[in-house]
Amino acid sequence: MSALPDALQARKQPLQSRSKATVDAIRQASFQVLIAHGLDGTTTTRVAERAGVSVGTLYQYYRNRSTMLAGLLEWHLGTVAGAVEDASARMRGAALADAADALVEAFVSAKLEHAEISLALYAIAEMHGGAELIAAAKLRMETAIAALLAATADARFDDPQAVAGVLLGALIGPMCDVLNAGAPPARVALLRTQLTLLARGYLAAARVPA
Amino acid sequence: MSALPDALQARKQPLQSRSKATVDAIRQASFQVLIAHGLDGTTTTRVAERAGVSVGTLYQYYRNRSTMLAGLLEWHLGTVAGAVEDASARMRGAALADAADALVEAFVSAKLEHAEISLALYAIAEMHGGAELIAAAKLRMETAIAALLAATADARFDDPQAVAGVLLGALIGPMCDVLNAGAPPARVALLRTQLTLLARGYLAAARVPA
Amino acid sequence: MSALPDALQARKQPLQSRSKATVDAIRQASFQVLIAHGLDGTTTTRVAERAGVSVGTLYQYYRNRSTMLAGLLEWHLGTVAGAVEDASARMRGAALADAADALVEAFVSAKLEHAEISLALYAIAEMHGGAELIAAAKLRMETAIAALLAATADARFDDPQAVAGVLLGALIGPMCDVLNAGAPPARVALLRTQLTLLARGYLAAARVPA
Amino acid sequence: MSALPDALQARKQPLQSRSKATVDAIRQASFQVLIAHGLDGTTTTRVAERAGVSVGTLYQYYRNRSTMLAGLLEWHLGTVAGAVEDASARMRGAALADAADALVEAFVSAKLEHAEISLALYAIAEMHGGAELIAAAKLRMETAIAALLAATADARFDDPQAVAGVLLGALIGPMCDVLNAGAPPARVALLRTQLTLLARGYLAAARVPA
DNA sequence: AATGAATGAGAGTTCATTCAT
DNA sequence: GATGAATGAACTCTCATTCAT
Repeated sequence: MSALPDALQARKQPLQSRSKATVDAIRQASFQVLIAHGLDGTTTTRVAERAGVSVGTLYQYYRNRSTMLAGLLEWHLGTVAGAVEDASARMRGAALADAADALVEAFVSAKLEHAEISLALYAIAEMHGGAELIAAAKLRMETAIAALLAATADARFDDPQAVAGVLLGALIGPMCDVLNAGAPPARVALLRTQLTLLARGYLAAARVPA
Repeated sequence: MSALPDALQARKQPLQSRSKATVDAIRQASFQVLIAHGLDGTTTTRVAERAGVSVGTLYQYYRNRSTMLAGLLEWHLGTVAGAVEDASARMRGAALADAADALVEAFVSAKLEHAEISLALYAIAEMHGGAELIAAAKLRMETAIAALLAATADARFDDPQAVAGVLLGALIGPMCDVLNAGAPPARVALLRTQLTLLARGYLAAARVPA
Repeated sequence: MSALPDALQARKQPLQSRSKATVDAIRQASFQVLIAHGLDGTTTTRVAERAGVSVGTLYQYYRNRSTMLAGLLEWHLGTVAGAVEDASARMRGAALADAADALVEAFVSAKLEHAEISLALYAIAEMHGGAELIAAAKLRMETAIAALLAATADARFDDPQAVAGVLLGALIGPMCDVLNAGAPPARVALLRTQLTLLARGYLAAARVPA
Repeated sequence: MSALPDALQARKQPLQSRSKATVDAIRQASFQVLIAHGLDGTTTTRVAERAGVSVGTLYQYYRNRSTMLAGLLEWHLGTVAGAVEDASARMRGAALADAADALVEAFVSAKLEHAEISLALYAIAEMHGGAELIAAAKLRMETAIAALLAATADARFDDPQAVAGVLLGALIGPMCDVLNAGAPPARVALLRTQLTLLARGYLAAARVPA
């Protein structure tokens, strides 16, 4: 029921447009089923049924159930990591406080955009192999943030990578809490302001004194 | 395979000494199996076997598999929450920075003491009912921290509970990363210093300006 | 779960008064549990608990679960058979129609007196060995009725035993239907009159023409 | 071990010829196992094994064990009820005595045709839901017989439905006894003549006097 | 390529029965 | 004699995966 696959690669590349459509349908179905029935309720038959294909077809595109689930996690992580990378690139050279604000905004928005999925995916993350996927995505974000910190207009850091890692982790924790609570608007607003304070405060404390 | 139990209560209280020993053996075995085989590998048979008892005996003390797993999570959360509450009580009236340091120290130490278990338990957290258990533990800690913030010698907060919640979440995130990485001493040391900076920085930024 | 026992004999005779009390308690408990939880819900533990003794004690009086259940069936069948035998003895020498009326009355009353139990016991009857118990009870009643038919004042029968058997069976069928329906008073009244007609009609048709 | 199913519906209709064969094999196997091992011995594994399919396949056609067993009962009841309905329709307008004879003949023959199965099925009848199935079948027969009584050439009844119900019950009782005894030819012959006398005698006694 | 019936290992759970205390 | 914790075989049911059509 858990354990991500030997090979996380899908079985065949969806080059043809029909294949592409099938794969997309399966992904969509997976998300819906995952959200509605939880990880253990996400059976291959149920996903196939929801996607309007047969189980056999599903297995034509994914080596096994784990591969399929891993695909979901990867897709989501890519989205969030991309958002953070974009923000980091955009703010290169800006003032520290502005960079912090932009990072928080980018991260929170990306997560909220796929709130339900994001929540459901935590279960997949616990599967064997999920940690690696997450670590990889975190590394992408960490590196982007570290570069931003190194290129900031008004501050210097001894170990930008470490600071970036801690900052990222610190944003994720409270974010999860809010998602778990169902992301009510009031809490989301509070989260944005507090995470901004957190990011600014931490970075100010961690920077090399001028 | 997931879903925490109808009744989280154990089936019978281990009053006799033999029973006590049996229950302890089962708990120990659960932890070992959980660490070694993951959540889905933590089958009732495997746990019973490891504990040196029969499945039937296991079911004499736990209504079902979920109850057993929930017991583990509860036990661990209780430990950590207790440590945070103790630290909060101890630092009441101290200066903000000192309080921050003590909190970080208490939290990190409590987690590290059961690093392996802590890591394995995240999977249980995804089970139906796990979130509630975690939310309850977090509330305990949040409340303790909020009380500490409200009673600090040199600072005031508009919404201590909210700040406490965010702070707690912000500590948990990076902590998990380090546990996931296997908690190598070097990263642990780095974590302590960075989390201290984080706590101090965030609290300084979130307090009502003097 | 089914199969009546190797030896239908209870393990020890309840000679002492304490033993007698225990056995009675167990019997009572069995009936209550059987009525409330059905045959498969009549577990030894449940019965013992209800009787206020331990499982071990239960096994001191009954070789096994089947023996215990068989005891219930035997007890009930004895009651009904006794009632039929009494009526048969009492009506010896009476007119055929009067004998028929008395038989119906005795049988219906005996069954209704333990309606709930009677119903619950049908399940036990299906167990291996139950058929024998029932056959034996039926033989007792059949023999009593046959004797009555042979000694009737105004009629003669070629094969009293066969007629007695069919008559008895014919009474049981509709009786069961009414018990299954919950024995509402209206249906019971209807049953009495119809069974009387049935018994009179059948016996009149089966007798050797004068 | 008992309790008939939530949904008595089979899981999928056997449309394809292979499926059809599988379902038939399962039904046959169920009957054989039920006869040979009794109700509690009729385990899903045993039936599957006997049918030459895997347990999984069995569960593809039946929601659960109860559904499967209920299917057997339903099938048998349908057969017998059909026979009685046919006879009733055929004898509409006949003389009372002839109608009685035909009913007895139809009922006895239908039961004897599946004597072994019939006997084994009584155990299923005790399961939760079994009573309903039987009640429904009885109602079908009762209604058919009542219609016959109402349309008889030479007799009238105050409450044909009630009389039909009692008559039916009265036929079932002795029939069961004979089946239980293994249906030896001599007893079967005796049964036919006696049940004929019974039906004629009862109906004659129950009719409105001319 | 697509289908979906068939597979079967293996999971959770129950409960009659025993026996050391 | 009484207890009740321990036993473990056996049961029902699921679901990832395959392969003949």
